[in-house]
Amino acid sequence: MLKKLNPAFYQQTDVLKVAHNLLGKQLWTNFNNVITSGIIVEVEAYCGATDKACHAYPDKKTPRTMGMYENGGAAYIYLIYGMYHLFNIVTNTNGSADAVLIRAIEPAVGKEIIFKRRNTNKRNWLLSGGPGRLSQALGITTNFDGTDLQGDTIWLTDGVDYPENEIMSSKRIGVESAGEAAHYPWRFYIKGNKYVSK
DNA sequence: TTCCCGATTTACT
DNA sequence: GTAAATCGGGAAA
Repeated sequence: MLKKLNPAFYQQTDVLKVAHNLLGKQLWTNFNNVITSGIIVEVEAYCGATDKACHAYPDKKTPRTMGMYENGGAAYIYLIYGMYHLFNIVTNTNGSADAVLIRAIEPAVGKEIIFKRRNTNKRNWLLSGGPGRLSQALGITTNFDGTDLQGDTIWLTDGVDYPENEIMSSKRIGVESAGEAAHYPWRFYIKGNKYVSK
């Protein structure tokens, strides 16, 4: 069995670096002994205290955001638009509210289960490209907010080593109202991968 | 307690 | 192209 990524990986202080390094990693879920996984191909970094696009800005401590202030290595999952569960990974150490949003995966294990969850047989990016779609594909819901990624429910391992010249960056998606912060190039993705948002 | 609106997706015209 | 779906967080009252 592949080794899980260490707490030390998640607790690096530079959230941009962690986001970048998460590309190519493999995200696994095991719910009721049903296992699925995918390779991470698109992410966005959110830098709590100083990032207007982050829920925790400006250093806002509420029941929802408290999880982001914990030590890196847990899940931060929340409901958006009343129907989609968005999966983030908490990074950095206690006191900072940094997190990385996983925006797209390429299905790897349990594809038939993923087709069933997504109610489609289409072998295209609609299967697991997009933060709401990938959560549905892996069966992730807000019930698992705060889950420790060292456990056996949701975890990450090494996956694919993409060469540096296939890793691209751009401004984040869906955060136009965040003013200046909307322009930061904090989105990272794999060049040419069909699951990456258009 | 009331009210507004979002780190999206899908189904329409 | 636009609009609907649908609900909890957070701010104001």
